[in-house]
Amino acid sequence: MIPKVTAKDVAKLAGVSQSSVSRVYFEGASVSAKTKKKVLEAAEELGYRPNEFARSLITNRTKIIGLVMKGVQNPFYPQVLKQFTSEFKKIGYSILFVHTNNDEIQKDDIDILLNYHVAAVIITDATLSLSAMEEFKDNKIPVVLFNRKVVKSDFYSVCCNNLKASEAIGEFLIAEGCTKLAYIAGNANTSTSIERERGFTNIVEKHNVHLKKYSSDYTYEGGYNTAREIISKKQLPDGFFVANDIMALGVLDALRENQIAVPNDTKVVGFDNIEMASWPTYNLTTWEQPMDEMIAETMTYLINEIENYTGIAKNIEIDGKLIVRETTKKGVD
Amino acid sequence: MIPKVTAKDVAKLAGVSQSSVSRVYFEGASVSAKTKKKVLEAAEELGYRPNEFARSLITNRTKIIGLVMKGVQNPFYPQVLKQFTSEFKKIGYSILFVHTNNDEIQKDDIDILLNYHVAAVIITDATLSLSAMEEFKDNKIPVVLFNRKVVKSDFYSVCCNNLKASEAIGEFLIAEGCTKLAYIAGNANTSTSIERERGFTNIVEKHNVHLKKYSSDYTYEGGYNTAREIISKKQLPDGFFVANDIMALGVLDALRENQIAVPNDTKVVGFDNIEMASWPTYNLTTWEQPMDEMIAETMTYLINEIENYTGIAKNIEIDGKLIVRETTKKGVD
DNA sequence: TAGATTTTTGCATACGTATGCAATTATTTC
DNA sequence: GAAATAATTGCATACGTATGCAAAAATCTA
Repeated sequence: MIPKVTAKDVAKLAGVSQSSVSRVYFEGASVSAKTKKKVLEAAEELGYRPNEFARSLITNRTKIIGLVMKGVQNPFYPQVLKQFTSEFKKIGYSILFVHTNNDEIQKDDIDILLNYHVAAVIITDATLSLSAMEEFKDNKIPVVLFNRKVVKSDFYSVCCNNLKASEAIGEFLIAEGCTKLAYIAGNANTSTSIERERGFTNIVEKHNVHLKKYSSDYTYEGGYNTAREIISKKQLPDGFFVANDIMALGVLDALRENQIAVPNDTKVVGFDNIEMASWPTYNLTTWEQPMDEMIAETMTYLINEIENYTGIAKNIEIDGKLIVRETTKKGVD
Repeated sequence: MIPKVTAKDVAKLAGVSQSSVSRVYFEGASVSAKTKKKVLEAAEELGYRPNEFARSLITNRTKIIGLVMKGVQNPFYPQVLKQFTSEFKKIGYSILFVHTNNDEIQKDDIDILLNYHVAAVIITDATLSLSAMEEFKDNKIPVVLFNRKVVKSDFYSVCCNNLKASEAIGEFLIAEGCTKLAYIAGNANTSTSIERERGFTNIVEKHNVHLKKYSSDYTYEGGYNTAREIISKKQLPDGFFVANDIMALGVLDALRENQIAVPNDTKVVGFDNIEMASWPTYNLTTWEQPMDEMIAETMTYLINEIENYTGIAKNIEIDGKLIVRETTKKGVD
């Protein structure tokens, strides 16, 4: 039974006061090199480590970031999780992982985040009710919607510029010679799907190109089934824009199953540039989300807000770029 | 500026003592129905929520589980993360997510877990030095290695029975008529790869079937490149056992690229039964890890240890089952 | 109904740290 | 080297909760 070692114990051994011990571990406090050395030696000997809870209790701050995620099946998001975790670790923050099943994050999850007084919240793949947002505001906890945005102007969001991106994709497919296009949507109520649809539609209509839209759900099965349905109804277009990569892979598999050659018979463009998009079997043309910038932008905002809460709301949109692969090569019969 | 509301405030409004408020929120404490009602109403009105930090400080317990993960690229692990998060949420625990880059979890990550006094630790795809394990023991923090095990008998681990599984896979491939087999290993120092290799080798040698082993690294690229190398060296076997699914997908893609027909020219068996294994493009025969049981086993152990620490060490191994798909159908030329 | 017993309550204190303030020590200035 | 200034230290207290103990209230017993 190891007795728990506190700052007081260290202080006694080092022959200083508990305050001095505290100051050694508190960034920016003033301690002489001499005491610091004594304290660190004593701490080492006793195996002392500051108690985060006592710390948070008194500073009323934590070094915990709440990260809310829904779709761990879509490889894009584990990647986001990993990067945030690594980046925040560098500046001493840890990640409280919250998994939600709903598009809109629910009360029980919000309670967790509030009970732990997280320093900030990142919501990657879901949204938030206005009243929930108020709760965070009341507690001066900054929140970022990552890869989602909300029409209400009370939220800070960081996205790829979905509108511009999907317009570019539209231009690209038309330039490639497509004359009959299809858009396969993600979950209907997500900002990403809505904006990708809008941008794409804008351009396609501008060029008077035929477009048919299909609803789906951002999953592999969704893409696969939608494509099968399109094929069985003999509505095959000569170009697909699929709202995310994982669905696009499903589409490609359905096409392959039906001996429909890509890119010759039809072309496919996805969105996200997940790792699998570059696998030789798929070689999917897609839009690369500027993940690093998006993460950097999110962190900059959050760190500032943690230091100095303003509650400012804004939609940040960062351009990505088209990654052209084999699913859209110029068609030669 | 919303003033922070504490148990004292609630007490005043409800006309009771702070102790009574505390008792309302503390499971198993004795409070009359009357006071409970008064307190809950007052709390509702003020928007009170207990401060987890003050709580942990005094109880010296937390409701936080540390979950350490390395390979978020392998879809098996996000699934694990999701399930643990959901299950633990049901019993009031939250997940502190720790990402490690090393096979062996490093000091800085251990510090995080210890500083937060996590109630328990789950390490999913890495291991731990003996001295690090001692630290957790000293602090009476139970640790489970999930899907990894260690020869030293100081660790509690929960795995699928890799030995039995890989023996069964060996028997299966031989029964399918394979006479020249290949094993593609995962990271060399992982228990999973070692045991899968051993079990498979045991059976193959018993049947005097030819076997060649290749080293790789549990990634898609690893599987892909290894298979390409095998092909270019003209060492193509008539059956592969690949140590995990994500590598097996790489193998399948390399085979397809070289117009090698599966299962006719060669067969492929993976391990994990990740979602993608069932995708029509791959249709991979694989071993299903009994994830639900593994998670249940882990949780039962941890909850008991949290209640009543023993530090008992044991290797739990649970059988899975072979999922036969198209990559191993009986060969007919 | 009075006494015995159980349940509920409030008081006071403890958990381990950070921090304002005053006292002490070290450093600078002339 | 003395005075002025700056840096460091210790003291005491506060953070918001849980809990042992004793007092009070409620319930039971006969």
